[in-house]
Amino acid sequence: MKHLETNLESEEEIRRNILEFISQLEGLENYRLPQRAYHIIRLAIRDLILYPGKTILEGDMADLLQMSRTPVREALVRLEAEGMVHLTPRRGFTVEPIEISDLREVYEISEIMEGFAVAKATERIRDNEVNKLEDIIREQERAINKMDLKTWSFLDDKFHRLIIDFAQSKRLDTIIDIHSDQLYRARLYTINQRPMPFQSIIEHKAITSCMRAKDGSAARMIMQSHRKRARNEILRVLDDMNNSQV
Amino acid sequence: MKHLETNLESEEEIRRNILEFISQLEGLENYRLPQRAYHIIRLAIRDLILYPGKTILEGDMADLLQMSRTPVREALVRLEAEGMVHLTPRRGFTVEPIEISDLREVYEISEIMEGFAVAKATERIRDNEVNKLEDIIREQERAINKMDLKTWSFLDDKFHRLIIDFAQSKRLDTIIDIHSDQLYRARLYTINQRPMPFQSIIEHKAITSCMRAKDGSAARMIMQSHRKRARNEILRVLDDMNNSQV
DNA sequence: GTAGAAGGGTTTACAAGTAAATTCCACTAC
DNA sequence: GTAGTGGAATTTACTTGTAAACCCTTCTAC
Repeated sequence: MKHLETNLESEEEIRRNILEFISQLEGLENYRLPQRAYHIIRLAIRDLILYPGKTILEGDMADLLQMSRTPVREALVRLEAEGMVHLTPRRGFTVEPIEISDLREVYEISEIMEGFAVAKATERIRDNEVNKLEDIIREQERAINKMDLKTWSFLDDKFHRLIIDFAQSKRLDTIIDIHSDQLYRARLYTINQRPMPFQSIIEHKAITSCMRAKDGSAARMIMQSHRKRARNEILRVLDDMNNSQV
Repeated sequence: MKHLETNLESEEEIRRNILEFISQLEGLENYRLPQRAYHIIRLAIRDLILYPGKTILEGDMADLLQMSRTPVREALVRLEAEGMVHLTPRRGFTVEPIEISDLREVYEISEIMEGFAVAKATERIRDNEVNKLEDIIREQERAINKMDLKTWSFLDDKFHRLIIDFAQSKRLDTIIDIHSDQLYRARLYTINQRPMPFQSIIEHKAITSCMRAKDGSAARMIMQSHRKRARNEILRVLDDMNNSQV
């Protein structure tokens, strides 16, 4: 009974969170309905509002987003192709769980692709673009000083994505986009169990100074070890969380 | 007038080709309708039956596949997420054109990811699995002797995919899957303008012998130069085709 | 107390219908 | 001959409806 009640309450909380989300998002009116649904659901999954394992009912989501079931389904199909949700035939969509084995693969791929991307970006980056990266690092430092890890995580994502942006490769962009979402989610999930990310900031600084010095292969090496370190840290924490849960 | 007629004829030809396709495919009955549509359309694009730039009308495709528009649209949305087709709002879906700049990106990514995959596969591959790869190479030799380039191309794809399979990484698999389709299409598109692929066979043999010798980093290097050579060859041919077209 | 069957309720899978946008063609004006 | 306008036809974007599958509960038999 009690259990049922808490479920209902958290259901209501999800509703409220998503509605708040929608009101914060701008420029959504210009989008077609399936696009709108896609962005909202994706962000909700990223931010753990739609938590791992949660089943998403087409009808409920349609009511929430004030549209019919078809555009919602279209959005979910796209999200399935991207690996954010999983469709079991005749049983509907569930948010992809955070699995250690999968995350290991995601990190491996990010490591290689972002290493490549940073080398590519270094070739064509201009000084004022490096400045933008350094701006983000400064913001990250401010966030850490305020102990605001959620903002730090958001900025970490922004930093990495901006580098990919500078590499100017559409294909690279979409691949890393998809994988970044998984990393973001895992970071958020383990956020309170991990040490303060001082080391991460140091590595970001090292990467940008290599980029400014036009040393692509050094930037690549640092990026790869940066990802490798983060991977070990997060996977270890996840392992601990799993073990203590049982 | 003449022009219109040929268009109608080729329209009819596409219909026939796709229908023939469906009759060849097995196990399709077990699939749900959107899955069925997805696989058929994807294969038709791969085989250039639905040629680059062709617009796909939901209604026509639905008639052809004997289903309603809804599952067809769902399949097309998935294909759009994978970059096989492109959706222009209110104007419908078109088959993604073969663009040199895009192909360059695809090759770059394949080079890196397959290099990584072959190293990973080498770690865990067993002797009887290497045998399977060598079987494919022998088949390729037979195909070349018969001047059967279409079969060669099909086997080339099979060889590369099998290596990815042995790497046992789901994420790697889906990424390469998507990019392989583009490579396959480009290979088919330029098939008659390219020299006989003797060099390719030699490289395949070198890769497998490295794998058997458990030398992952050598396998990786050869794989990367293998892809690099193929890229240069195909991009040059495509350039020539574009120039002579004008 | 447990296994199994029945049945009601929920949810997906697919179909079909409608409105709005866009294309295409013909006609007119200059 | 070309540019511009009007309108019919096509096609998408979205809504809604329905049947079949699945889940969950309850009841019954042992």
